[in-house]
Amino acid sequence: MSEPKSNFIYSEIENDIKNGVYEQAKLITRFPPEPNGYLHIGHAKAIYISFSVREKYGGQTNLRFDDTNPAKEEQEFAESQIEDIKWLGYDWDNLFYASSYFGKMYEYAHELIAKGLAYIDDQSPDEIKLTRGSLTKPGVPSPYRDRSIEENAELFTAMKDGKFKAGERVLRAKIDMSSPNMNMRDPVMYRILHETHHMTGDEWCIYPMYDYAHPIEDAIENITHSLCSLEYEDHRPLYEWVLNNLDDYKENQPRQIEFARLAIENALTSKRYIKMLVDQGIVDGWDDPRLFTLRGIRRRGITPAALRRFCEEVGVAKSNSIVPRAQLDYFVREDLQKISPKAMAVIEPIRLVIENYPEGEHEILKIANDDGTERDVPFGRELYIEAEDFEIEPPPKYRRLYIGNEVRLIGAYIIKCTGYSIDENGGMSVQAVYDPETKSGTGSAKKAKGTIHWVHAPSAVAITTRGFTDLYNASAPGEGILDKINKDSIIEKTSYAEPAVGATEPSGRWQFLRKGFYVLDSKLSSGENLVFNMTVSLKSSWKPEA
RNA sequence: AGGGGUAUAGCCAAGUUGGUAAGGCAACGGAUUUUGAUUCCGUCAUUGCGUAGGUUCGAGUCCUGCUACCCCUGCCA
Repeated sequence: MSEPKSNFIYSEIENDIKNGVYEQAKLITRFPPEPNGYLHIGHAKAIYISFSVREKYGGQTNLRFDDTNPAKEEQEFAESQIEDIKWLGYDWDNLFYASSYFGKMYEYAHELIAKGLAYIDDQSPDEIKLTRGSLTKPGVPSPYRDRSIEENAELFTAMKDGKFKAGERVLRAKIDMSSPNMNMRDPVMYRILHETHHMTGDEWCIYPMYDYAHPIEDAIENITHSLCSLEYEDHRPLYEWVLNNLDDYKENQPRQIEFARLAIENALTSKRYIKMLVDQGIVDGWDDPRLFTLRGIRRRGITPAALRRFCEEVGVAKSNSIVPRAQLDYFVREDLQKISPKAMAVIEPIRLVIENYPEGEHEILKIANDDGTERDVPFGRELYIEAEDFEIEPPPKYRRLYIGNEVRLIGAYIIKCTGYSIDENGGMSVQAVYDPETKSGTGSAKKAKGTIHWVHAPSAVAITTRGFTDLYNASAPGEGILDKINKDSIIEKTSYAEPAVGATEPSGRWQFLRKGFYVLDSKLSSGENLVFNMTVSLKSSWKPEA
């Protein structure tokens, strides 16, 4: 793995090391997902960032499930997240659950109460909302704000003991109702939730809020740099407030640093929308290849190595930016180029008959692979070629097949197109003659301007290829996400590939000449046909309209 | 009585004490080629770093004013 590209987070960390705030050997970061859904490509960047600190400086990186809200979390999600992170190629030093600190957090809450820094509020959610003020107006203090320390402690214990219903009481930090930072206007730190937690069961009926729990989680685990996304910048003062007011953590506090999330052009990464698509059956699950969930792009054929390279090159900064798809595609191609064997496959076939090739005969051609080896490819009178490789009326600069033009069949002969016919079903058939003297590898001096791929019709393996149009992110105001979704965005075609492809293993990837990289669909593979998902098209500098 | 952020090429993005604008994507040339792919070479910010001023021998980097965009009023994370 190459040296990670520099970014402002590394600069901050290096300054901290230089200033003696932290020792390099003790650097600890964490990736703290809430187990409430499947991970998507945006998480890949967050994972990359935290783990890259360990790659660059040593130290540790932990995986921690931020499971403080049992109403939304499930063990199933935690397990899927574990699988996805492993798939990405990362292995954590420790696996933690925030829920295992509930006891500690409860004690710390009593500490804050004892210090007069937290109080029980009896107001309803609506009352709290109304009295919080607005962006330009200060909030008004709760009538319960000045309860005695003793009463607060008793009430908090009663909350924990299940004496109240959800929503009846809440523990609030006593900070500043007129702070310009809304997060500091006496934020709620504990709420009552009579829910069964996927880890702690029914042990608790009060659960800590993120803003209270997260700094404690980080501090307990000796995190040195708590890396999170930009929307938490406003929460940092509260993060620090919590730790500054707990005797255990006055020293050696973790430091929160925020970065901009990854946004890819037209990629839908909102958990809410993805869930909607799954629930309404518009996609066939969280791993639908049109989705940008990690499982979706995995099924599409994008590799972990490509994703990591992509994250690295895209960089880490604080400005909200949108990366074009071409940038992701480039790294996918770069990786696939190295690992995918090449083969010929005709995605949208038309027939080609070589009229001067003896009927009933065929031959086995040796075609060179990239690694210097050769593979056997049958050749004969009847072939399939790509529909787009023949034009009745060729556009300007077209190099491929049209009547009278010569073209090389990859690894075989130069042929000349003599005519075409269309049968009653609309099926196109092209006729040509070949020049036996031009066999590849025999040193023939004859050149053809174009080169096209082909498969021998009688021995080709039938495959089903599946391309898809993308699901678009509906961010335009007034436009519902569902309006922009094309339910029929998967297009399946019957295609033909050379026999080598038929021997492919599940999850194998192939580069189909001039058509792109295809991956065997590991989920939908069925029957006698192999099913391929289109992953990334090759670059093409030729445009018909030019 | 709002607060917190961000602004460097078409798109990302380096640039840490002020010293004369990295890298990647895209694009465009050219070489090789049994894929219009790959690979390989080359080009791509010169009164320029959102804008208007200021300090300085010298500013993307420091100062002041302005503008644009993003985030914040969950008992979500």
